[in-house]
Amino acid sequence: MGDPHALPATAPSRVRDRPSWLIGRAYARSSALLNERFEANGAGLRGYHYRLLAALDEWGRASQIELGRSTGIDRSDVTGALDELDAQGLVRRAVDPADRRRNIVSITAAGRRRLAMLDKIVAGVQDELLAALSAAERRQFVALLRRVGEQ
Amino acid sequence: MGDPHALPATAPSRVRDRPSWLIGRAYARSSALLNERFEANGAGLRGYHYRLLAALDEWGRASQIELGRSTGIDRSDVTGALDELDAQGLVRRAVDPADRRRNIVSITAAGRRRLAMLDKIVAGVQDELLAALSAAERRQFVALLRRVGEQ
DNA sequence: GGCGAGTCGTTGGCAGCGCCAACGGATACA
DNA sequence: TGTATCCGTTGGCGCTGCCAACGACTCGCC
Repeated sequence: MGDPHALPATAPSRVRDRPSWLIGRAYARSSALLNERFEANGAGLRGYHYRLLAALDEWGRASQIELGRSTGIDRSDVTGALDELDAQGLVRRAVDPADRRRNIVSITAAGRRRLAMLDKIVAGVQDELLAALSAAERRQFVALLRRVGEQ
Repeated sequence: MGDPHALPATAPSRVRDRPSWLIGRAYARSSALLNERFEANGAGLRGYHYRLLAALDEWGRASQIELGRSTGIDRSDVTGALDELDAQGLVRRAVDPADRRRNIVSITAAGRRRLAMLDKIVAGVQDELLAALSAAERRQFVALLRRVGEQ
């Protein structure tokens, strides 16, 4: 139905000045930036791949359902994303011998290297996103954002 | 592939603290709130209907392509949205006698009444969205958001 | 020991959104 | 007069978030 927050943005003034609209605009810029950079340098991976690799790196091997819970990704979608990571040798899946319903997923060395690459991409996007703000303003912005976003 | 910013949010810490993630969370909350309220009290209308009515109210009668440009909605999607507004008698479409390629769209009295309803809904959402912030903080937040969102 | 209930991974499908291609009708320009 | 352009409309594509259902498997309870 048309991007509600397309860039450049046009909207009636009663819409353009509302916080919800501004949040949508910031989000549009953020996703566009993220998608661009991942597409250019992410070697075929996307945001959810990054989240899965990050979860595995942070919490170690896990079942798919644990991965889904810890990343907010639906378990059916975890399956597909892991297929792609597996195909690139970035994770390994093995049946849990203690509970053969489960797959134990672990990150490989190549997966860690790739994760480091993606980390750089994501960090670069943050810089670009907040380029207009001073360091103090960035801290302020993040603090306010956190309070708006929670609950 | 799973809502990247679902509520309640879970994510690896290296993801959870990034501005782009926090913006996504704020956006998720904002859209969820907006969708809820529109669904509950919007009489079958959605955000893009609101934008179209607001554009017509602010700038007067316009062709569909002008509406599309001024609201950022694709012209093919404008067609569908106007169909729904037309079916409820909130707008009128008439062929422009001076250029019979164009439809001149105008808002009706019922459309203005409905727009006022939707305005209340949207205003309520802003209050709820920023409930955690003081008036001064809200101004600060909006100012920062504007700078992050533009360009 | 066996049966029912629940869990896990997987497959398939649905709805909404943003976007684009193409067409017929109409207009503008050479 | 013919060619290019514009407008509204239809149809479709890809991505994302989500849910239902199934087979394989485990657990709790009798």
